[in-house]
Amino acid sequence: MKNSLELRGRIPLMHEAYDIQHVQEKWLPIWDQIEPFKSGRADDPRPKKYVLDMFPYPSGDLHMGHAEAYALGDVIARYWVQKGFNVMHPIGWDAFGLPAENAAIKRNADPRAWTYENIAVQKASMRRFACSFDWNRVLHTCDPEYYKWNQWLFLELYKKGLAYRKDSAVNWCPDCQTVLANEQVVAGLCERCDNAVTKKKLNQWYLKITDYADRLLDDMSQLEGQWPEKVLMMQRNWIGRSIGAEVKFVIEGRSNPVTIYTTRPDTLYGATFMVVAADSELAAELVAGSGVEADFAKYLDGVKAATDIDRLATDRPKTGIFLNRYAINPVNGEKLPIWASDYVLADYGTGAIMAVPAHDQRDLDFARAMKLDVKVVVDTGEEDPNVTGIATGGDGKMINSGSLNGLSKSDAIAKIIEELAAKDAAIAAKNYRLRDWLISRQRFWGTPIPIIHCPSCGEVPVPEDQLPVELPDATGIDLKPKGSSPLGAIESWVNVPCPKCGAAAKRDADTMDTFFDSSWYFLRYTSVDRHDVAFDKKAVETWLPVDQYVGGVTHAILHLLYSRFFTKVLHDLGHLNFTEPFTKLLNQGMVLMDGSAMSKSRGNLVRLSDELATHGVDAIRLAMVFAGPPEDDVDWADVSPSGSVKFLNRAWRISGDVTSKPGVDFKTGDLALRKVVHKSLHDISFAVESFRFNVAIARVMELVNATRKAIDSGCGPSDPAVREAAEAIAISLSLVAPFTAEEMWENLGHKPAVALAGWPTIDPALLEADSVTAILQINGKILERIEVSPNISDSDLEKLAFANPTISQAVKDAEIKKIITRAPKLVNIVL
RNA sequence: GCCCCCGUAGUCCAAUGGCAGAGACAGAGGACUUAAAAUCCUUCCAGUGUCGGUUCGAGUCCGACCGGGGGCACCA
Repeated sequence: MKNSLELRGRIPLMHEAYDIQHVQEKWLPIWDQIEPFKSGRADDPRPKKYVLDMFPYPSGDLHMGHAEAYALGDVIARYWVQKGFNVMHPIGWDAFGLPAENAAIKRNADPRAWTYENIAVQKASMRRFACSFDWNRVLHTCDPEYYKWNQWLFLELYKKGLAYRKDSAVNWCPDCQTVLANEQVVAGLCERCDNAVTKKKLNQWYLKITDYADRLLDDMSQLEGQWPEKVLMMQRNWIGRSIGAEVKFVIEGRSNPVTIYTTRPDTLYGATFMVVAADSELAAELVAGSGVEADFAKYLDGVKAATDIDRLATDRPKTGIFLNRYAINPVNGEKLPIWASDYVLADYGTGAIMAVPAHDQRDLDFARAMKLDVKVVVDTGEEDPNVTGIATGGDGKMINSGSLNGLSKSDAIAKIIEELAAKDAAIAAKNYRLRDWLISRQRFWGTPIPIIHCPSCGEVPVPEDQLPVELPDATGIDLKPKGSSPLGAIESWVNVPCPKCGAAAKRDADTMDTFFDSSWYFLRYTSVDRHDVAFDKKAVETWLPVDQYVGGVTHAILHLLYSRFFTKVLHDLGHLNFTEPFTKLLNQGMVLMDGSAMSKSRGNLVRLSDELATHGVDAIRLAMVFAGPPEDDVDWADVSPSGSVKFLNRAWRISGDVTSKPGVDFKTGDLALRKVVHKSLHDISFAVESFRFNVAIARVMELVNATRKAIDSGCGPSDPAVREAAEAIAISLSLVAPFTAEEMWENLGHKPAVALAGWPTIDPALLEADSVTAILQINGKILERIEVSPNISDSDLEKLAFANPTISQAVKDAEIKKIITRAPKLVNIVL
């Protein structure tokens, strides 16, 4: 045979594979010249797509997690480029933060050097990793050029009353020697260093994210189906809206009533005592003159000494102290003893509750510990909580509740609020678990807060024309954490005249939480060349919202919630014409080794640079993307990079086998192979667009297998369909294995870049199968399979079924109850 | 304690309610080779965690349970 003779001549009997390292070195400079991923040319007629990867923190070189994240983001960005979109796919660095500062302390140097060195290392690695970033849109949050706009934004928030200072017991990490936002405390531990977080009373800056709680919740309807359900759930839980009522209780011997918050006003008749948070101002006020001040002070000391870890213990016994005061239940005038306890939180609701032990487990635990009354007011059909010690929290019929008797929970809630509202004793109310965002940090390496404290004028914003307030050089300055910002010790920096009155004043020495930086960086990419504005309104309106955001689920409630908040604020300030920043979100999983997160101390660290040196960039990218669904964790122990190398070589060899010339008319090619090509392209598109990249690659593998077969034992290497297949393989592979794809593209006689080749047009006529297998069932059991036309009608298929000997034999004279026909797939005859 | 997600070959994973297997890893065998590697071909392996329900038909939908993972956690 001519084909096999040709083959023997062409393929050396020895192993044939391309030199991975050589190919990588070969194409990088060529791509640098072509810049296939430069976006936003003014004359670009293509429709836009904004594909965004979460920007990295520059701590050392890229690791396996980066490799996965950027491989996935790249598939999406490169796909849309192939589909003819003007894709913006930028990258930058989230460059402020503690690791740089800690490294600087260790080296007794300025954090800048360490930061920019690492950025350079990562940038070089990203280039070698063939990330399709637009290198003309880079930003670093630690550049004064960037953080100037943090300060501008802060002042915008300040002007709107959305940035404010208050005294509060804040989360304090004794190890990092700085305060933490609520979101940065994970199970009572600091998210950075895993040390137990304590409380400290400080005056700090907050952003009023709670003003946006309802919109942050309600606008999630726009994200439904576009964001992972898991992230939406986490944000919902985090915001934690609850609906209930505020009820006023008159206090004996106090002129003003105390307001409590409850979600169960229906159980008001069951209230048997009141509890106030031991660490609240209300408790301190109520205890004054009660005669139990000393006991209370002792109890409070114990409460303050407890860490969050102690508080989190689930089996912690209830403690508290009777304040020797009484409240009057507004529904029946009963006298309720007032207790102070640490099971009531000072900063949720009003810091005071009515206790209904029969229907709330915590209240019941407390009542049993303190021998207080338990009064059942809802008949749920369950056993008496007095006996069981289990509170009955469910719905039922109201009893012992005056005018509410016989009502259901929801009816009783509505009725009692109405009754009490008429007496000005209650009002429907909402509460949130979400707290305002504490942004002050007592550290050096961050954005200085642009406020000057003047002894006579108070807080004075730094005038806009004096922005940025730049960080001084840290060389020779003690950056060691000591509970107050190192900036405060730099006399030449901190002492300034008041912008208002000119008197001696001091700069605010704290810096901003670095999450401030990342809450709007996606806007800045559109305008990195603009020095007069944070972002160009028109450019932002062109590119935003981000069409596709890719990043780790670790940011589900921190970065993603803050970014949504900033977007809404900027919208309200008239800077944006949209309210949600990220239309679609993909959360990739983590890269594990032997079932657990990689770490040096655990001894299971896989170094990305080693893997790249052994298997090459393409194989690692392919292995990451093929390992499974992107949102699942990848266990590197289950992954076979050498299998990827094998496949890429197999694909690459096909490009060398093709003997037809570029531009040959595919229509004259082998029909069977052409159908496989078009079906594959169609399936690959569909899989990529639905984030099933592993499936997309499986389809490419099938196409490679089919083409191999066609070359070796089918239509042969000169058939135009083989070229069509090889080109489809190269273009498909360009999403995940750019070096191999470019090499194939060149082998096929084309000029670079394959990234810009364009997704082949799919011929719908070629998507139709010649025949499909229909299954013939009796009572749901498969008896026969027949080949039929894909366009067969239900009735024709039924006729064929009854004509089938096996079926007619099975049916015989039996009574047919039902025939279910789904042409062209099956006929099911129910006897 | 409350909420959410997931259980398919030895492994990683596919399968608009319609033939459980697309793809791969590992294993076995064969061709080629003096041999090995590489390459090519062939092949073994589960009835979908358990029990029940809905349906002509369930891996897929519903309920309970078991197992694994995650989120929140004294939020009134």
